[in-house]
Amino acid sequence: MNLLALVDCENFYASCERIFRPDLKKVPIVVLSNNDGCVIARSKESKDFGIQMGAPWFKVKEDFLKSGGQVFSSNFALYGDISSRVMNVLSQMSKKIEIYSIDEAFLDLENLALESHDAANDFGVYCRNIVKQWVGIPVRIGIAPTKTLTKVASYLAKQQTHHPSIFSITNNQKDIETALKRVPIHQVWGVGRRLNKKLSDSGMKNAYDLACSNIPLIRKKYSVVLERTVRELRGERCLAMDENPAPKKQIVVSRSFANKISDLNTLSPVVNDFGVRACEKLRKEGQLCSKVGVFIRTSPFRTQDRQHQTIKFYTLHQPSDDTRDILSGIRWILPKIFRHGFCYAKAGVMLSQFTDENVLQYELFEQINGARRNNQLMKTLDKINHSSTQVNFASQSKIGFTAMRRANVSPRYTTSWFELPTVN
DNA sequence: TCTGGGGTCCTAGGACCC
DNA sequence: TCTGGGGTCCTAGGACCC
Repeated sequence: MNLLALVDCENFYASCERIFRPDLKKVPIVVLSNNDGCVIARSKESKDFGIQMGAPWFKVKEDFLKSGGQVFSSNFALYGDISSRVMNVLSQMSKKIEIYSIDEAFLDLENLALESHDAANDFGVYCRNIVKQWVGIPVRIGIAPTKTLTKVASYLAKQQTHHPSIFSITNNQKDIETALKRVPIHQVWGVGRRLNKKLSDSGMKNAYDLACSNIPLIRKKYSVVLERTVRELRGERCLAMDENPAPKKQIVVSRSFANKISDLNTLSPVVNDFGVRACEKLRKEGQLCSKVGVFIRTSPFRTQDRQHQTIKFYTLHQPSDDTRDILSGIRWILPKIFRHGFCYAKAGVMLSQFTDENVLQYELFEQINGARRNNQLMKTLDKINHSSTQVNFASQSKIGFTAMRRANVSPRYTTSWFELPTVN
């Protein structure tokens, strides 16, 4: 029987914080977004306390802290490192693994030839124990014939009181049917808020109802995406394992501001800073971009204020990964979209239309070594700035990121020599 | 006072080509 | 009265994911 496993780290960011703070084992934990804006991760205790995903921190702060909860600002240096440790361990469990997100991976269990629920569950227990012992992160495991069904299994694993964290669905119609009937339609992978409303309105209540629907009708009324979901729910594989993630098609660097910005002279160094960061990412990817976009927006939550939101693109004469080219694009766009009299709350730079750096098409009248010379300059710049920024562009803000509120950030225990944990 | 950031895929419609 | 058919590429917007 050919089965897949979805391995999902439980309450990932909160669990990362707990590794180095065993004293917080039973304490409610929340982790906040950039700028300490809203809650992006919760431990089980915080969920039980009633903290919602995405809740604005300032609204829940008082009650949560009074009840003895512990808050952390996000520490992506830590989470990224712990994630790669988990993925390393998982890579030893299966030859084929797809890292789906920072806290999730799909494993192909084909070569394990699991023939029964017991065998599948035994594998799950083994995998969970190893990750817990070697890295310190608890994982939940859903085993099933298709990706969408592993998500179903993972959901059911969460619901269980006995044998928590592991659930398997074998490739047997009766087995699949029983599982699907227990899953509300909005819990199906690929059904978001909008689709939930439409499908519920047409009378579907659970995953089984969706799986039984008429495929040509689904395709006509919705899209091929939902058709795939239906087929996957029936046990037909439509989403393949993707072991080598395709190169990125878009790079975005954006931030909400700690303080609103209403003049161009304050805004442009910040946006330039986003541009510089975006280019660093682009060069790391080994790609060139042809299109630069800038967007700015006011806060949709301040309904009493006048709103403005816009995006504009600039096409480069020739694909580039040179920060100066991108900055000149930004310099062209920003004054065109900026409007006086608005309080901007967020901005971002978007790079797209990529080509591989090794297949650069030169312009007929361009100096042949122009691009290469730039490239060398950028490489040198990246080398100097490797660990922390030391050389800036004049137009780039130096406070763009440091102005971010991060009142409760934990040490970078595993990625900085100066922040290693000490043992007394 | 205070509400995240970074992605993907699909579809419809317009521009343009022969 | 009466104006083709088939295709590609690009863009904007919608929907979803973590």
